[in-house]
Amino acid sequence: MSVGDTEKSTSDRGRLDKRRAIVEAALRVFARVGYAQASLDLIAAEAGVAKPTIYNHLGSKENLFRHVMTETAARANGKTMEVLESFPGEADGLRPGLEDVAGKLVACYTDEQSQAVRRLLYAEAVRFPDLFDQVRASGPDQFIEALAGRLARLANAGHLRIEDPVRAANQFIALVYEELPTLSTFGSRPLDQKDAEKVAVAGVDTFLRAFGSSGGS
Amino acid sequence: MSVGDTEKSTSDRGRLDKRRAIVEAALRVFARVGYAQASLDLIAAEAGVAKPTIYNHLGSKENLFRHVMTETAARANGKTMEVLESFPGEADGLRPGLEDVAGKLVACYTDEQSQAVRRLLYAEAVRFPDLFDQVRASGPDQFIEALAGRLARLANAGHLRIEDPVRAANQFIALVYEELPTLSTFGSRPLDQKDAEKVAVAGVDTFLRAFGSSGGS
DNA sequence: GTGAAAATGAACTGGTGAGTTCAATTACCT
DNA sequence: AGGTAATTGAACTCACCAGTTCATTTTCAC
Repeated sequence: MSVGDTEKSTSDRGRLDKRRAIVEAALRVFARVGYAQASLDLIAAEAGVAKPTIYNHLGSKENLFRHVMTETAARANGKTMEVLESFPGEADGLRPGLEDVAGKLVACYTDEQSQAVRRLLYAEAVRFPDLFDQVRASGPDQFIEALAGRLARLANAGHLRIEDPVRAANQFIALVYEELPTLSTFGSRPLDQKDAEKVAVAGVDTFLRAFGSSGGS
Repeated sequence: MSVGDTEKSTSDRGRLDKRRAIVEAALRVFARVGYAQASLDLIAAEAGVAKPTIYNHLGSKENLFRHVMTETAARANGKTMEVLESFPGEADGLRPGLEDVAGKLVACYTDEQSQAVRRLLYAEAVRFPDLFDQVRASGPDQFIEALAGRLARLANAGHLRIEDPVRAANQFIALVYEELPTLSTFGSRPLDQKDAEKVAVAGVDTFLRAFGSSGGS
């Protein structure tokens, strides 16, 4: 867990950005073959680096995996949170605003790295339960809270009829993501963006049928 | 259950339903430690069986895994399909009828073996993509079709307003399952049945707000 | 340049696990 | 009782891989 030891104090000497190359290659290899099947020799080769260098930088396979997961998840979560900045604040085009947000969320969800992290976390939830909790707490949990806040504001202004904003937020993403995991075989397969868009729009439609205050469009 | 009495003594040697004991033990071990970490020695010990016996019956670790997955999934899928037999046919208590179905579906979904299979399929989707497809085609895909048929009948009788029954079926289960995977950490953690019930009822409520033709209740 | 930290590659250790072999044992059938 | 097939335990082969060691080379700071 000695995470802070990779600062500019010492590791900026010698060859640079080896560390980044290692982490990026590790994500690719882990995503491709899974944790158990990913040998450090393979990761080293893919990163263009010698095996001992990996240990110099990251100590062990487990530590490498933890770093790869947390760093990639943090990046993906950041992008997802950014989507909320374009969330419709007033009733000015509520439906197109929600469709826009839904489309962007689908794009984040189906991002290659995002799917890889999700699949790996799921796959290794038994071996790294703490990692699972950590990533979820810093990602989805916070996102749902933020989305619930936005929905509550709209409801308060009379643009939506919502009693439980957190539940509504969960149902919103449930409707928008709907069968995404199924369509993409849980991320192990490319996904047709057209299909994903349709699912998102249909999800927004159903959401507004249930929670919209006026005619909708 | 039937495996707890298999001691290592010389009592129950010879030909019994070793095969069943092996498959059951293998499911438990796979679910507990994952595919890669499950050694055949461990499975043999847990099944109260010698290692060569496993090879006599099932040939290889991969083949054993495939059998365990398909057989367990078939059983779980069967139970899920049975739920549809109690699907409300007329408008007689549409809401309580749907809530009843939703509750039963949640029970199937959160069944221990069902979750174990789902988690393992997800975890090993990269290594066994064909297995993933096979199980999904014989399970969820058929179920969605059947559910869509029931919904279409209700819509045809004027009890629901549904344009796309398959989409409505997908959204129904999306709403009903909602955050089940999150709540149970994708099945690697026990789940409070009370919470699951609430989610299911809320899902039905939202579904009827969106698709109900009359006041609802 | 020079020197020290970092990187390299190649060989090595230790452990684990899949799959096999085989002689001895056990259960079931007639 | 006798024969046959399944079962058993134990030892074995073979391969893979995490992690280490070390002598050598590269990179960069000064």
